Amino acid sequence: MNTMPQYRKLYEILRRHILSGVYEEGSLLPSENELCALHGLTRPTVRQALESLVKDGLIAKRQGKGSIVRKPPQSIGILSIEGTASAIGDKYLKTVILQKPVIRKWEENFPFELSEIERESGAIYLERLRYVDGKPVFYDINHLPNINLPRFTSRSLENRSLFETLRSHYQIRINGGEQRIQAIRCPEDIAALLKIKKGDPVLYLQRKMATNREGFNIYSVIWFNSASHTIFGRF
Amino acid sequence: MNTMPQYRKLYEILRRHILSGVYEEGSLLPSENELCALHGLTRPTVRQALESLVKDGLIAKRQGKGSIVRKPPQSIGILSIEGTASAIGDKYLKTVILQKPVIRKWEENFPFELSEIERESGAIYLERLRYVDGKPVFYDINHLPNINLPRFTSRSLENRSLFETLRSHYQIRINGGEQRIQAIRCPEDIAALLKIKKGDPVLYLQRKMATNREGFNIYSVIWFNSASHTIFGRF
DNA sequence: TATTTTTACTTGTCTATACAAGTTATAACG
DNA sequence: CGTTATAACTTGTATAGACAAGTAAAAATA
Repeated sequence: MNTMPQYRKLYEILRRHILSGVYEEGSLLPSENELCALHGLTRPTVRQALESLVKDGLIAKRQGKGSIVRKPPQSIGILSIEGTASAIGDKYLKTVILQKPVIRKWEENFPFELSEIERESGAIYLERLRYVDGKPVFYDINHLPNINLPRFTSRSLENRSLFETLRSHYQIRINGGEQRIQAIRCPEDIAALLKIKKGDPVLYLQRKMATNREGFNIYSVIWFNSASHTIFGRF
Repeated sequence: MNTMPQYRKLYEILRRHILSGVYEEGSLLPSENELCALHGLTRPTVRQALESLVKDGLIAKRQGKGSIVRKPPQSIGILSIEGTASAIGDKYLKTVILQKPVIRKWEENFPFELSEIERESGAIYLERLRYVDGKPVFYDINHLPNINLPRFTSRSLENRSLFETLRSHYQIRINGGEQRIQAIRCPEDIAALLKIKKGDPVLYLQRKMATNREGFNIYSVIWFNSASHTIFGRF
């Protein structure tokens, strides 16, 4: 079956605890030695788990002090979003599927290089419009290779995010990727979706996300209205 | 003095070797055990060095195979840039200092939160215009706290990048940060610098970079013409 | 010859331990 | 009381070794 390494199990536990508010923002996580005792692990293993949390921006470590819990960034899938209005609180997030997942061939001039197995298997294609605070914020087109994803095209992605579905049903998780970012004038059809004017500046992202499955990459193209919301990132 | 940890020394060595072309793109780095023997270290230490290289995108690791050397992304400071024209080769990079480093007070409504010590020390301020392939690509405004940087305001930053100067003269290196990204219409004064039309879409970045010096953060605001070049990033 | 098995290598995960270095509260001291 | 040492924590760095799991070439087999 799916035997997760120990450090990842601990990571998942701590991540869930932080996100669900077990630890308050600014408070300290149990020390590494305490976590060792609690979970029956040694310090290098615990540190490996904490490292992933640092990478996620969920904790910040300070030598001599401890691991400080940070406010998790508001995120949709792999995008972190910040409202320009300072009133944050609980955001109202919504996803509308404009094109349900369908299987089709990869386009001829697909903007990323594809491996042979990806090209042979065909692509699962879907389009979504994402709302924050009731307003449309970005529109995305997604391609993923049609490799070993039983019943995927019939799954509902309205409530759960694409990545959450891949994570929970197929044990696929993103472990990195690359992206190109540009500012462009919004084309007419997309402007209509985002309820902005044709020609208004929008963020245009092309991203390739690598997963824990070798050769299984997810490709997304995103048009993002950054007038009302901002893309926020850590590096 | 400056006693660098072993894993960082090895990282610096390998980084220099990769960037200077000792290892060809696609070739394999010496195996972890070989690196252990070569440098008199143990595997966890070597792995710690390799981890940083993975984070930089300079190598990709494959279990059972080895560490594959990747083409380093073209970067200016901490920005990776990709030409829209496929002709890459050796780029002609140039920096023009529009405002030499000067010491001044932090602005009242500075867009980031400042620590007390940062606010008290005042800011070093500089403006630059950066050229790629002979064309102006982005304009940036930088603020860094005036803490223990002897003779900084009289240094030339034309040839060496700001980060390279901080790295080599003051042992300050960036180890992370956060940024906000927006697409905006270019204001008139900046459009003139970038040789584009007022109102053309540009990328607008606000970033805060943390360093190895506790409480020493660098703040940049960037206007980037993404029509001719693209911001490229790994995550 | 073509296929399968073995072998030797690679990175991935994990244990156990030690000391260095930074932080903070307590205890000792003037 | 205020200041300085001390002690008890914390994370950072490093050693030494073990086994698991993936890759690829060599060896054995059909």
